[in-house]
Amino acid sequence: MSALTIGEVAQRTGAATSALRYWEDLGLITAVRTTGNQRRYERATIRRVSFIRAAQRVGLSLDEIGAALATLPEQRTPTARDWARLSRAWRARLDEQIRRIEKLRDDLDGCIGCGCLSLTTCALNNTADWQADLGPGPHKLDV
Amino acid sequence: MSALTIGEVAQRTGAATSALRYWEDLGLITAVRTTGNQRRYERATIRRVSFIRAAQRVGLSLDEIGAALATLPEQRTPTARDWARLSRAWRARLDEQIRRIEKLRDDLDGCIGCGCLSLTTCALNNTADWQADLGPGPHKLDV
DNA sequence: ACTCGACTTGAACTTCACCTGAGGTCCGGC
DNA sequence: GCCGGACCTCAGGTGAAGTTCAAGTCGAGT
Repeated sequence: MSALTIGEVAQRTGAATSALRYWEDLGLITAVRTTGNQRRYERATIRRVSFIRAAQRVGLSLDEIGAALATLPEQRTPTARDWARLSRAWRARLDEQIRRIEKLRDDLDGCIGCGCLSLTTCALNNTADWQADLGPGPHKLDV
Repeated sequence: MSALTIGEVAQRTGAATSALRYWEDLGLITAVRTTGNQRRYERATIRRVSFIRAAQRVGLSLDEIGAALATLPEQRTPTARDWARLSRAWRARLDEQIRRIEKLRDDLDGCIGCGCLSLTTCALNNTADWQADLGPGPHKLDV
């Protein structure tokens, strides 16, 4: 009753089973195996998976999420206090994100709105070096 | 004096030349060719490129940006008023984005903070159907 | 004992937004 | 006339975050 199958975890969290296996490969979650090699998850995994999904929606990469999860205690099931600590660290990130979008919005009102987008003094234009040297691959648009 | 090379556009906008060629492939920008087959851009292209880059920072995909640009008049150089119209539509998007992050932040304070993440009544958990059927490939985290 | 859905693995494929490199051409200046 | 830097095309690579498929195995219920 306490050991959940991958299908159950998927259903309760909304994550695809393929995603759960992928996250296990990355070390974000763990599972024990039955004699027949099937995964069985602890109940606490549901909370962990929910955290991962919520974090993704905030724009964090799995790498960053993994780093955050690594700060949880390994030997015992994380308590509400443990999660609260992560949540506090996170709040700052969300606030920062909001701040950046607000700035962009305000720049826009006074800048694109007036059609000045091509002037060298334009606040939007003067971010020319933005994302200048990130190498190949898609770049995280972490707004 | 009025026809810009790709290098000039790159320098003035901060976009890489490879990106400019790519955007041309996608139909986001256009160029005329010299007898020697080199691209020459109108001055107005700089504004267009600036718009693309600013839009990316807001989290829009090139697809969406293309759709927005398609509403600009083709026969004449877009006026400040044309750009202002795009900007207005955009502002709503930014406001919505801010609203969503704020909601997540507030849910977090009362939800992960209290450790309730596993309850079925949890606001974060009840988004289980989020991103449920988007097919393969990475999914845009448009926060 | 049998069935059938849920599970297993690994490899290959997908999307997005480009970047890199090879091999060649153009063109402004001396 | 020649040099070098800027340009051209096209093929293939890159990274994240998975999905899809094939071929097989498990395990709960009848």
